[in-house]
Amino acid sequence: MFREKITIKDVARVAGVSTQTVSRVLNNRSDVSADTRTRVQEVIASLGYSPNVFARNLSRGRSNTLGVIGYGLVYYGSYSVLAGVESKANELGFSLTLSLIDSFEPARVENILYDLLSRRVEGIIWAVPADVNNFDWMEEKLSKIQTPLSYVNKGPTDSDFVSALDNRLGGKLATEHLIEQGYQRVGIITGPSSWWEAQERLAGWREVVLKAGYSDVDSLIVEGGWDPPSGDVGLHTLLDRNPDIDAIFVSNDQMALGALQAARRLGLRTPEDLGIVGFDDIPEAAYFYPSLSTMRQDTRKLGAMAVDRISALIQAQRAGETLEPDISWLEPRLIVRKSSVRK
Amino acid sequence: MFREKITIKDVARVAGVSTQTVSRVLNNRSDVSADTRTRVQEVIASLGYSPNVFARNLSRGRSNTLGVIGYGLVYYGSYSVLAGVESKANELGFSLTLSLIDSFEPARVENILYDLLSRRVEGIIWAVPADVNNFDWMEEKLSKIQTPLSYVNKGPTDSDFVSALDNRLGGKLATEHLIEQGYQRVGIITGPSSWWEAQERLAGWREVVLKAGYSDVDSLIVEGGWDPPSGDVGLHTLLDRNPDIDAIFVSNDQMALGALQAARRLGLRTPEDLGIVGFDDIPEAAYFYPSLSTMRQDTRKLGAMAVDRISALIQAQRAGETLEPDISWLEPRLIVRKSSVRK
DNA sequence: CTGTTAGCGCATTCAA
DNA sequence: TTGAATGCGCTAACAG
Repeated sequence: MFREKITIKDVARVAGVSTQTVSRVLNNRSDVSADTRTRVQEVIASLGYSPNVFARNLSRGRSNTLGVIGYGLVYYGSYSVLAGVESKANELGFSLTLSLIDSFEPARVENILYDLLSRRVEGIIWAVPADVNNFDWMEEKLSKIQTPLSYVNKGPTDSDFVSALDNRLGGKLATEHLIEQGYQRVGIITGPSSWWEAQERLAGWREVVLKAGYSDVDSLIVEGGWDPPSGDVGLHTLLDRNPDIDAIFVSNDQMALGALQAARRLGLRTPEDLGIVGFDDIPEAAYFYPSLSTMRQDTRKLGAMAVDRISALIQAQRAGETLEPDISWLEPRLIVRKSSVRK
Repeated sequence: MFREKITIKDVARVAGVSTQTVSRVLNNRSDVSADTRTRVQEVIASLGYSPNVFARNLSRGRSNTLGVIGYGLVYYGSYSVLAGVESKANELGFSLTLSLIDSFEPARVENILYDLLSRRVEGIIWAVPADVNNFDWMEEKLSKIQTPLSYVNKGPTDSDFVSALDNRLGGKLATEHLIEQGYQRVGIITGPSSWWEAQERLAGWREVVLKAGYSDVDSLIVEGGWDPPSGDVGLHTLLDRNPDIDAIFVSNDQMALGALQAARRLGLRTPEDLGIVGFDDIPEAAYFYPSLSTMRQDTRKLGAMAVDRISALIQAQRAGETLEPDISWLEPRLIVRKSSVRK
């Protein structure tokens, strides 16, 4: 089907035309007679010729490629964004170069950036969760890059292009829902405090419970590590400190799952004794026991937004224009299931 | 930090050497004096030069890139393999071009292949689950490609290079475990019958129950679609047909989760009335209620194996040698939790 | 140890 | 509508 080592010259020779004519056919340009076009296309097919992207990019000075830097494939929020990115990039005709980082190691990141720039990617999508621990370092490095950059899920600044879920709104909606259901004292198991997303969800919760007149709010907060065990431990800690807690907003579904188990072991019925709302709406959430109320985030759409953004940036750059930095928000949606609804 | 449009010529001019010398420094070749090397490196740093990969690849005739074709980011087995691929590729110095397919659409796949070949990837990792519905078509297309190809999770053939989990062994181990626990009649909720992995897990189960002397084995089989709802429905169907079933082997954890819920609703206690073993060991499995016994597959390792394989193939091809097609098996491991252990 | 020459495969001038 | 010349940025082969 496709052979290699066959170049535009071979096609030209066999078709009895010049290489430029073949090039024109390849690029669907109009100034070729229908006749010639057909003949060239036949030769291309029969020879199994496929154009060499390197030569083309070198000559054109463009790569038509996007670099994506993701955060492992462990967290639902992270990897499902990648699906959206891949799909949208494909739709817009961009190829993708994928790099994954597991921990935030400066040397590794620097290598990745170097590699991406060497590959002349036309844009970079930074889909690594914002973490204050690496924020400064990152800001500094990334700000020096000429290549358009599109961030996923970090806070707004006045110099960056960001697509983000409105995590604060999510925290608010989840907490409000619990309060509306009649729960009196709503605690929170938050994610690592250095994560922007965790901070925002926490801020949303805080806003609502303060408005509800809670006092001693800080004692209602426990920090987890996103995984089920930390949700388990988290609930224990929370109840030790505040036996009167009757509901919790948990910053992601995996921790909520751990909390669900902890509650069961403690003899607390969900939702009667303890209401729970998670965050993410992972595919399993509807089948937890009891089924988990949670904040759904359309991560695929978020990924698509980031690609749209970078695409616009690239267009602008090609046209010599400049775009105003800004942030596009995506709204999460409350999915009510059994874990938060008292009869 | 990194600027563009700066070429090897600029570096050469500023450093007062020829481009060739710069090239030597870039490629860490030994035949450069320490003095010159240092000077050139300094210039490179100060200019923020980064080599143009296209020019390099075009000149070298090599891309140092691997193409990976994955199957969406929905199934744990699929996407976690990608993590292993990424990590190992990085370790070996390969870049990655990622393509994801959601459904098996020939035109889409053909486009991807065309693109990968245009990018002159040196090897392709086919991490799409083998499905008899697309098998012939795929075989035909892929067999015509000159580029080395490494398959993940498909059956052995005498012409392909494959890395696969021993799914049949997994089915056997899971089923044997249930029988050892004293369950008398072990049914199965299998994955879509067109999937190789589902077939193999089923075959492992079948082997064991036949050996155990079961009759009317086919009535103990129900087919699901990998997702929780189908596990739910599956258990109902199974019990309708065979009220005496007291255990099930479920072909993945998500369906097992659905079955767990169905059992609960039917008033069946797990593990007392119904033993359950899943497959995959997704991160949530230990926190299901009850915690789920399952077959753990080291998907990261599987991905790494595929990269090692393709790397070997590429080396061989460069050296003009030929490798014998074969299959590397990875063994799954039984993780015993509560869902399958009667007191 | 270093420089010169040539060419990788294609697209972009410009002519015809 | 087509073709000839030129260069993209780099490295391989050869000199020196």
